[in-house]
Amino acid sequence: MYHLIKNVKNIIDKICPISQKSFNEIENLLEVVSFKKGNTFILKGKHNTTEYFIINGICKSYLINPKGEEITLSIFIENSVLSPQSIRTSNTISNLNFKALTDIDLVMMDAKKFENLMINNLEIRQFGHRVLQNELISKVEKEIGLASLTAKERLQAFRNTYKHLENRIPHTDIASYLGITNISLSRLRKELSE
Amino acid sequence: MYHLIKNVKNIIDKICPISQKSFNEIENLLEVVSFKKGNTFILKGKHNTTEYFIINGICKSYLINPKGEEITLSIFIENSVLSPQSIRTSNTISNLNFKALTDIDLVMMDAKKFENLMINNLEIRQFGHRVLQNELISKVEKEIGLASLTAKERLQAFRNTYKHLENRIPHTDIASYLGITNISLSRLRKELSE
DNA sequence: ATACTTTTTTATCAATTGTTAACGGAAAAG
DNA sequence: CTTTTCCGTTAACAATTGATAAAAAAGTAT
Repeated sequence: MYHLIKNVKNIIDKICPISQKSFNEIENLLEVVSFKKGNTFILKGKHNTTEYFIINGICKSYLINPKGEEITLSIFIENSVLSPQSIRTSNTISNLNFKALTDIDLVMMDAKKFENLMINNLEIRQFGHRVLQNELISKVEKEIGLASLTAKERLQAFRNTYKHLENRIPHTDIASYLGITNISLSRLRKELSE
Repeated sequence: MYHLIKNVKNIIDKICPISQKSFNEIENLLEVVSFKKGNTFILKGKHNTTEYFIINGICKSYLINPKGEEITLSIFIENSVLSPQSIRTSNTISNLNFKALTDIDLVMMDAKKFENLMINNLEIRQFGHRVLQNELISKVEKEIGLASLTAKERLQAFRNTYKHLENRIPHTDIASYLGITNISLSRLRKELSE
């Protein structure tokens, strides 16, 4: 399992490079955990004080709408960071659900301990801020898409961002991410393939 | 103009109460500025290192879509905080535009100086984190609305959140916030009034 | 391999939303 | 006060998307 932790530095460096010295501080906090496909590993309303890196597989954040359907908010693929704990919780209670869409390997760390590293270490603080920024930027991009593109354009944009994802996870999850029904998604797939 | 600064503590306390001692640290950073209706006071692509409180009036954040139309992302009414600088900029360059929809009074402070206060003062740090959280929560709520509600339901939800706003700002701005055309908005307004 | 479940596609019809254009009224400019 | 411009409404038509149901395809388990 130790080799999974090795990937974390690469993930961090891709977002905002840090020195090996800074990484050593982080490395002490890391633990590996795996979940099977279909497992909801963060539950809305439950206590959560953990940050996550996703090393293998795909997961999503989602909420249940009034009709009881799962609404996909974000999709996370291997070699990235899940939404920061600080913005995904209120008083350590999770505002969102997270579910594994394939078997996944995660690396976890305690959010409070990481925050303390951020306070004392400029590089780590910059990395943390950068993760927050990226989170907001991707939300704004999605928001613009939903507000100003047609469903077909949104699917095309989705394909540019997440290549080959239609072959790896259920279309229902993609459809709700795009704000359409899975039937509409199927229609658009056909249209675009002609 | 000094009375405008007095409102800032109320705004902060509504989000996350802080002691008078902590507020005094913030108070030293504050400056008042006003803009006329229609003025775009933060420009995408331009340098910006400022945090803002809105004391009077209404403003919006927006982007220009490929068709050249303004897409309203968020609406800010008096007695609230604009999106934090850290998430609205990349390397101090703004990712968004902000425009006054009425005459507005803002209170500004330098984002870097405020960040330093956050590092050294727990109350201020908690306030700062709370602002970030709220920003994300409102984005997620909007996202869910766009992804799972009809336009009519979105308008109803909008009216619950922003009472009487349809009488204070142009419908075009509201329509693009809701992800519909202003013609559709007009139709829905009629439907709901019958 | 076979049966069983779930997912994806297809088809039909209905509802929603967009597009274009015209009209009326309110606000701004002269 | 009059003219002009901008904004909101309305109407007719087109395009998109949703709802429901059924068939085909793909996965899972036995």
